Amino acid sequence: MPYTTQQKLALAETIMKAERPLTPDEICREVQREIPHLGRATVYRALKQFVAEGQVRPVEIPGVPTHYESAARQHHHFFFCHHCRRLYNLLGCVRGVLGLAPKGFAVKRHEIVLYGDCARCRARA
Amino acid sequence: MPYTTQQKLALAETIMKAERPLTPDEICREVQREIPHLGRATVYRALKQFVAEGQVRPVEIPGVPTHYESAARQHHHFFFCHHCRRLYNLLGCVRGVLGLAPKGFAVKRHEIVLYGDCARCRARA
DNA sequence: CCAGAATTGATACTTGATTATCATATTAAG
DNA sequence: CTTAATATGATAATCAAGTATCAATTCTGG
Repeated sequence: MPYTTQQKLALAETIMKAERPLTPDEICREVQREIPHLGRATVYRALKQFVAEGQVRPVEIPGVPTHYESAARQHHHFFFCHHCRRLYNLLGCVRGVLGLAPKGFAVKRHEIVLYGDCARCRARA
Repeated sequence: MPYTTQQKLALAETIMKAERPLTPDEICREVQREIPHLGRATVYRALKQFVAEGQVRPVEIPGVPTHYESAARQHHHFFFCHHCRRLYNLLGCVRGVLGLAPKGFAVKRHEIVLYGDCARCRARA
């Protein structure tokens, strides 16, 4: 059975406290402020464990590495900024999404991703 | 300036006639029924040209290679079947998608993808 | 038809994300 | 504490998608 280590505790805390989904590298850099010698492999191993346990959820967006967020968050979608390449959480969903499926198709999951420029990047430009 | 070749003509025709977005390999295998010695590199080069010209549009879905479809199709979204791993076109969109963006965010594009089992795979199971 | 410009196809290479390896270090149970 | 089980970290290996290379072939304008 898995051991509880300082690395995993710090990694889990960083993910749970984040206000947006993070990439493995973002998580690694953040935790390295506390554990400077933290290695990439440890991050990937911990992420795999967390996802298997159901406490963390992968967020896959084309063209960027998989991001990870707390699985405790309620259903929501994402905004990807082309400038800063950051992934923002959106609140809520929209009605009628499942109605797009043709008859006989069983929908298990859906994703909505908006692309554009975030407020911060717009202000800078 | 680009030459018009048998390969490009056949590739464009296959993409334009397809009822769903295709991967480079799917396109290659299809056109090889007409041009058996067609190489993968040629497919990728033609796709790049078609996209640059605006006649073909890439469709990016996490976890599967980029698919391509005619840019002439009107705005629509997709259904990805976990069993046959095929990408289906859906008709239309839903109201209120852009309203998910926070104030100050400029939305340029959006994607909706449904995941599940298609009618054909459900019937087989 | 001809010559130069562009394309093709086979294959090697690149790229970026993720995984395996393995010696060393940490953890937990008794 | 002790020790067996597990984790870590540095780095090499993998893997798949896409790109570069280059000799041979195909286009196109005149």
